[in-house]
Amino acid sequence: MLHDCRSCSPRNLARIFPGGFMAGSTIPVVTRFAPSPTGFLHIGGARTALFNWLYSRSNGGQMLLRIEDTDRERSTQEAVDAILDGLKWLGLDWDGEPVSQFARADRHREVVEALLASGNAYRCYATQEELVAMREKAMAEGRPPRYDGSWRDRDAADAPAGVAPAIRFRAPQEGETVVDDQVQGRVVIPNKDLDDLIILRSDGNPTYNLSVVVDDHDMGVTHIVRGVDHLTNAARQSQIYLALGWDVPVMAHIPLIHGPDGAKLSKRHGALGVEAYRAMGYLPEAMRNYLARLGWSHGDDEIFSTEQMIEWFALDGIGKSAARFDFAKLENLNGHYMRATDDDALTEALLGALPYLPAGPEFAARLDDGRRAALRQAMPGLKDRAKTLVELLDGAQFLVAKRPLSPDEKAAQLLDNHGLETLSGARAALSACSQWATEDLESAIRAFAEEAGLKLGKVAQPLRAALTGRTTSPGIFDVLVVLGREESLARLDDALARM
RNA sequence: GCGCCCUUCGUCUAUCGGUUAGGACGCCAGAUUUUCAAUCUGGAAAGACGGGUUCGACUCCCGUAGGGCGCGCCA
Repeated sequence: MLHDCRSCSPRNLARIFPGGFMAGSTIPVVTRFAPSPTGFLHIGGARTALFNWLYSRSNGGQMLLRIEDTDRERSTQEAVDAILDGLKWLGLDWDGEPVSQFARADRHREVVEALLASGNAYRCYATQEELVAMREKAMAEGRPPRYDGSWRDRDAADAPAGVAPAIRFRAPQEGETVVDDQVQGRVVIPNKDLDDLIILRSDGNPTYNLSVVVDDHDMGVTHIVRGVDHLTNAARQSQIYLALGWDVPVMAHIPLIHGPDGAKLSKRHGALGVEAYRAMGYLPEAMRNYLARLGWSHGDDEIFSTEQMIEWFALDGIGKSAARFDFAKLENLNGHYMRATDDDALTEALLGALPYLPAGPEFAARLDDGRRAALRQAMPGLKDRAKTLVELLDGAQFLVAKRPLSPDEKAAQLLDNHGLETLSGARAALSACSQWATEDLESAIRAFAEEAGLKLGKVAQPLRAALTGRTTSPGIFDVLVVLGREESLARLDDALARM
């Protein structure tokens, strides 16, 4: 099933089998991710990339990257950068250099010439107006809107002078085309519903369906994993492979991802670029886990490492129905990953994400070595209370707050006369502490509370309000320790000064 | 309109003819408690509908309904 030209260079073999050709290893798998650079890397594309990546990695193969930039009108360098950046953020690496499809146009034209020569393609002089009329007529007659084949067998002498023709593929009109899909199963499409598609535009530029076939073949792609929206293309491409005498790669058309409301993804809901997820404070490992679980399953497993993902991934674990994107579940997963990340690493992750988080740059501007250390020290108490890096950052705001703090509304309510009275006593108890350590502070406050006949919560809340300006925070003794004696007492004094 | 595909708790899913239909998120209740979380325990919650096939269907077949995708000189 492998074509001779793929993966056979010593370099490729070395890449696939770094340790030499292993006993028991079989087919060198080559997958590819082939986005068109007309926008950011959206969530569906990200999952397609993930599946391709997982499949290649789990089979000791490689994943290539091809930028389908043949639409010169809509392709942009910004989009290419955004896609590459998105993949890198997600931790999905590719083998070799990204291939520009447009750069291979000469090769595509060469194949078109061959198709022309073998009679598998022909010149079509139909005008835009005629094509529109054809579609409308077909629709009106209850037929699929397609090209009517009027130039299919027409004499070359009929060609209008001075008109550049488009080249069409001469598709079979009888019978049916079968796509033997790893996910969709055996899909049979009547050939009468597939028309003669244009493979070379009248301006001499190749079109998608032709380019894809040529590139996948030339690049030695063995497995094509992409969205089901390409299923009909798969049939057309199969016909081209056959006409060229090439082997058809294994195909797997994965279901689409829908928005939370079940509707198609649009800019309004869900169709965000992966950079938006980064800005929302999600961890790449959580994204990978969530995306993998969306449409693919391995029994009842929900949380698994990337290594496990690679080990377990298989095409037969992919379902056929579309899935809705569920932010609540993503958040939960992300929270799990944050809690599971050790404090040093999570601190680094937060620091590294600051440029992308909404309040990140201001926070970064207020950091110094001392506060960085405080952030790290507060991390255990912070991470249990956050599901995203955005929430983590929010929880850490008190560390860099400027004095005097401006408490939020609820915190201000805690600092009423009663609260301040309690605070005053607590301040005295704290300042009397010889050691500014958790145990000492806790026993001092507990003793004070008992003395004053108050429950601990009654003391902790005003303290929290004065110390953090919020009603929620990590454990109050941790807050005191992280802030330090001087800063803590100063913040308490700021609050008391308002009496 | 034509073609192809899909349909299990609200959501993501397990099941690959025989299960009290399982798990996860979310939700509800309880425990814990220094706020909020985290954590633990318990609970409610599903096979779209109608026909077949079979000793037996969520599982296989047909139909209906609903949904998705495709039908460009876009990719």
